[in-house]
Amino acid sequence: MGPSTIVDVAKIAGVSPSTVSRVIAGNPRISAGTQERVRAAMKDLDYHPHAIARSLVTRSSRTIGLVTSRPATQAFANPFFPEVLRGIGSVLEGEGYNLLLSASRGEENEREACLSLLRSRHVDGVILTSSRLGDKLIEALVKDEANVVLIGRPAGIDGALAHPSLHWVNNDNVSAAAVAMEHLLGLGHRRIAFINGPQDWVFCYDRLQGYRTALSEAGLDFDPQLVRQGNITQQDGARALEHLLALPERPTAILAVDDSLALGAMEAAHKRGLRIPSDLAIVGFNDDPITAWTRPSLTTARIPVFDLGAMAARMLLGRLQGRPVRPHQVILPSQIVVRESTKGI
Amino acid sequence: MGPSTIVDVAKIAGVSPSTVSRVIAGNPRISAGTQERVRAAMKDLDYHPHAIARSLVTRSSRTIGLVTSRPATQAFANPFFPEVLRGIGSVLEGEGYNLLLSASRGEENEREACLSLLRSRHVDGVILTSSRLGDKLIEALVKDEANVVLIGRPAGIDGALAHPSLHWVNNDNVSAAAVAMEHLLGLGHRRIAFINGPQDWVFCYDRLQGYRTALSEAGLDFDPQLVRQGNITQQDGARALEHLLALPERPTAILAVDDSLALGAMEAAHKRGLRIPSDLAIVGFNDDPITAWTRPSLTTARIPVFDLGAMAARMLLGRLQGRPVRPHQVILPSQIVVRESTKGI
DNA sequence: GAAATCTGTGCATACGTTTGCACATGGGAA
DNA sequence: TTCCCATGTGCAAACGTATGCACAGATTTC
Repeated sequence: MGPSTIVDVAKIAGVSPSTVSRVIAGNPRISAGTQERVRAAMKDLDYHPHAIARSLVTRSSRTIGLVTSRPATQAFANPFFPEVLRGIGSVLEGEGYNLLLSASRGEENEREACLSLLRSRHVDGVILTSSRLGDKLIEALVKDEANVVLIGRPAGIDGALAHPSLHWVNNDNVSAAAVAMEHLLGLGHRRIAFINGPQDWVFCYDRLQGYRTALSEAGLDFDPQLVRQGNITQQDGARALEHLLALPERPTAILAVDDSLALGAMEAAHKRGLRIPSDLAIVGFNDDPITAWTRPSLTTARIPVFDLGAMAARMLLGRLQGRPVRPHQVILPSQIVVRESTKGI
Repeated sequence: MGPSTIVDVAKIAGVSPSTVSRVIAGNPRISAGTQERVRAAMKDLDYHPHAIARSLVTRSSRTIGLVTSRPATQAFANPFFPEVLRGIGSVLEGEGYNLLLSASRGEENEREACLSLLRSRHVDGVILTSSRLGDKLIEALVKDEANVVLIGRPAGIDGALAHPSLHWVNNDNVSAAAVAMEHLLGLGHRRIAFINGPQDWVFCYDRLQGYRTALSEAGLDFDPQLVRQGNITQQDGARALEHLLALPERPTAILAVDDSLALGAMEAAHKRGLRIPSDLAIVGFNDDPITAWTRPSLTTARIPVFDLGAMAARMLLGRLQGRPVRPHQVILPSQIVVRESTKGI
């Protein structure tokens, strides 16, 4: 006959269901004696409140969703996502909120899944990780006035900052890339290639901007041949490097938009017999734990991934609990970590 | 006035709520004309079924929980958990199930959170990652006849296999450790140390058994001095190595229960000026992506982590959907990956 | 031509809570 | 005494959906 309900408890304790509910809620108007009897009955029956039923009436599931840009199966192969998840978790602990991962495949599905998660009231709010230029999903979310915090920033199809009402937390991608470039320029490099991810990812777009900014500030021309693009995998990093080495005028340094691209490039360079950093300097992005262990170790822009997650969670929770969230747009600073792949041993 | 409900749709379409419900469910008894009108009304109102309300009556949330042994904030620092999550996700995609991560802190809380997740009917079932000797949580779950699949195996306080009714999927820890030992023994090592994790983790217990088995089969004595124990962190791996090097008779090889311990040990050995593998051979466990990148690269026992997750998810889903799950206890094989930390370059 | 079956829909009820309102009791102030 | 307020509890109505049962009309079966 299934688990016991609040009615069963009420019967045993000789009170009404409402009273039991109030005991659970800690309502101070319940007398000490009644409280005791109710608690005893709950223990007797091994009663546990039915979260779903409760959600139905309170209109809150105390659950937030995490939506990854790529299907979770792919996403979690990159250490970025576990790390952002850790950040979120650190805030959710103790707040009594749980985290829901929507499992769906394909890009379009992912979009649909996110909206459905919200509209079906399965979750109270959503943390979105990264976005595309002119992202339709974000447009829909803003229109719905959904409880969303974006990790990244919303951008129009032209790259311009968009949707001023949206809550988001980002790192300083443009200047991080510029700082990485200044590091390479300071080492005397003049021919620096850029290995990019999918061009419509906003963070890729921004890092490319930083690359170009630094070039022009150094009085160097932008050479489209020096920019290669692929998916964010080691394979594509290696592939990009092959192309770059085939150029009549080889680059002497590489800035990659993600560590996995940089690692792939580094391995390919090794295979070609190039010495790093003397023949080729390499810089990555994200400070993947691997980068500290490679030989040579990899110089990389350290993004505060954990903090991005934590901040996003704090902002979302604040919003859900009706607290004013100010500012509702935050930029966290990155920091370049110089290692052997640019400065030698 | 909030989002629209099934009643609103019914009104617009000129039918009863039940009919709308049946259209959504794809009930074949609804005439084509009615279906069309209902669908139009749903589109008009931008109607989305309320998942919570639905769950209340169907008694299923179509959500499964993932419970990590340590608080998620810690757990996800080890690549094992993202990988098991990927495996789970790969099965859940397309099945329409979502994954809930309970965020709670502390060990005792974790236990409570898991039970509460199930008893509050927040989730339909749970995947549990790793267990302890004589685990109380597992005892409680078995007693509740909860829908649970354990990644690992249930063990009594004495290490014996327990709870024959429990569903679980494990890898062959004992023999994996034995194989790793045979590899080292085959290379001529006779004094082999074992860096262990917390002794009451079942997988640590099992790997230690494999170590001892291999020793005795090789006719070697077990020397308790050669076994060090700590938490599963690089720090504790380094610490363990320091102790081992301080022994009057140093080990010539190390088997560590997890790659992070092995990495810590390797780094500490480097600092001491030891050459690997000539002065000291090292073997780890799990095939963490880092291990392929270190210099020297790390020999390690590759556990099919992704498959463990996928299999656990398949078993749990099968059980939830009333399909017979046979066998309900599975062991997946590991495989040693030989790299430079044992065989040189 | 009557009976049986099929097709399409509505009525009620149930799922397990929370919560606004009402009400009974008791004590203190006027 | 009368009125008012504080205290403690119950009633009943939501929350939004699914589904067994009933039933009307159309179609088939013998």
